[in-house]
Amino acid sequence: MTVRTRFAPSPTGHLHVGGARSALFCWAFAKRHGGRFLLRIEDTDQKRSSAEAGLGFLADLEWLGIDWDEGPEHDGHGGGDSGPYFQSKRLPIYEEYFQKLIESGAAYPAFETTEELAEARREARARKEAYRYDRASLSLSPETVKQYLEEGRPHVLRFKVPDDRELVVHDLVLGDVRLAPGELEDFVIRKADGFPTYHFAVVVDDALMEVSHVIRGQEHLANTPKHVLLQEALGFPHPAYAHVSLIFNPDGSKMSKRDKDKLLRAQVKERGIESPPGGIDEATWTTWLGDKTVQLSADQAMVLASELHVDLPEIDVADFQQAGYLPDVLVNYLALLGWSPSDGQEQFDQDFLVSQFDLDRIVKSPAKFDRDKLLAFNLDALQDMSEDDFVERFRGFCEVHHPEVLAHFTDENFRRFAVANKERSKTLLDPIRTGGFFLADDESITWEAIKPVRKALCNGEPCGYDRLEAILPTLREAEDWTVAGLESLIESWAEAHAEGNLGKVAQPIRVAVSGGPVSPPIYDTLVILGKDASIRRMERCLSHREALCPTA
RNA sequence: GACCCCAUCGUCUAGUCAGGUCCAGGACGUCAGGUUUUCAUCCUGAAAACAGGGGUUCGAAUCCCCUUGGGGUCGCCA
Repeated sequence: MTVRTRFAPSPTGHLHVGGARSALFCWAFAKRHGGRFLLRIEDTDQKRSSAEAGLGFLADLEWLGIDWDEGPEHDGHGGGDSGPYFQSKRLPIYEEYFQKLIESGAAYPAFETTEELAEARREARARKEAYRYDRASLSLSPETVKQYLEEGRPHVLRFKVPDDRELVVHDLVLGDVRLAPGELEDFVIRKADGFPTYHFAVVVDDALMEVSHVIRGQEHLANTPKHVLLQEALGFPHPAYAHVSLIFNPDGSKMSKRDKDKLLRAQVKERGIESPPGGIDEATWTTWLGDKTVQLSADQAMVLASELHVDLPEIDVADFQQAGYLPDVLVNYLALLGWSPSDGQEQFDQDFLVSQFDLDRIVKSPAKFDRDKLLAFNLDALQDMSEDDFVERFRGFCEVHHPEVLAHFTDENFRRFAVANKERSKTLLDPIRTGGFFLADDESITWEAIKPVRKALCNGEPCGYDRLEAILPTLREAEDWTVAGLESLIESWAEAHAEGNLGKVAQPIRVAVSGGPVSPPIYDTLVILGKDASIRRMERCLSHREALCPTA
């Protein structure tokens, strides 16, 4: 049997890490078995599917290196003979199967309104009972039904669930899952607007697209008996099922896009901030603060986060991309969430994943997303790169996310900047985050009187300021402003004036030119900055001596 | 609330299906040392788990039951 798997997201913006992992497992499984991986867009909700919600996840999948053999056409991927791959374009197909079920008596029209059902559910809840549809419309006389239909009454189609037998789902990771007779209600398969519900569309499409293995999140487990029933009624074979557990935040809550807003809201309240930052208007701000279900746009959230100096939690694949993670590392880490290779290897590439992946090594229990471990993997991957590779990766990252960095440097200096930062970068964003002083104007550098700054500049006898003042003339006269030139210059100066203790000289210089205690190796830093800027910054720092080191 | 799923270090997991080689292994994190012109690395070492209770068995992390805890579903959302 040919293996065919599919990932079937609804078109709601970006790809979530949970979805990415499902897609990855489907992809790896198909590849492992020489099968095909398809992508299908589940856009049967007319209320939600909008053009601007978009197909952003196609780019996310592509970035991760998860390519699809069949599906929407995008950048050379997709196409295929089992299309269309958008469910909204398959309505006539579904209609054909609806008719089959109506004719066989397996489906029937139901005329209750949404409000009536909501009321019934409320009542059942008040009585502390589980609500199941009472089949009221099933007991309508044929004449009444006929009359209602002729009147054009709005109605849905419900599937008549056989209630005389136990339902079993054979799951490749969970084993057999059983459901007692009568637990399932007659669920809706066609909405009043004529669109199929998820349950119906998924069954028809999986069958028609000859999907052999359905690998998806465990939130679908409870739905699967419905699908099995539908397959039987329609005469379709059952695909093999594999339900993988969910991914959670470290605190055990479900990883959700709302987490970003949750964090921001908490920060805003904690600090008692009342007015919105630029980019967010007053009205948006007020409703957002007052309503927990309202989300800021990605841009607005970023503005606010940078205003508050907090890091937003990464939730979507795009967040990790922007935060400077490597796609191969994310894929590696995601694969490890719920799966592990038999030899225990933890860091691997996609070829290895494909060669090793199988469903029988998937774990049943849910996993918490550990950003520290991801970060450690990203660091390892970055450090393992050659300088050239790193420079190119970093350049690519800047092109997309930080063109201002590229614009600031000459090619030669960009390379120097990248290489100098490589060894302490955990992400591609780190050089930019910790190297802001490189990009800043000489006149805008400030020195905060924090402990490490004061230590470098004010403490000791002679103190850093004394040494800075002493070495400045030497630096002014330096002709060979290169790493080698500065190295011999500063080291011999340290030899002569600081008992050979390089730190006593380097750290004051570092603080002076960067404004803080952290920078790449000092010679690299000075060369990237250039002589003029370095000298100017040291002079300015010197002029702030009184403010930083008040003489008591 | 009903139904379903799950349960090994703080976290991800190996080991569970085929009970003994497991006083439980690895990784991330943590802690303690060391290297380093800062930070980050890097090196060495340490602490750290079979949720609880009953069985079955010569023997249980592994099999069974109960309890507890966590999660999912219960939509004309997917």
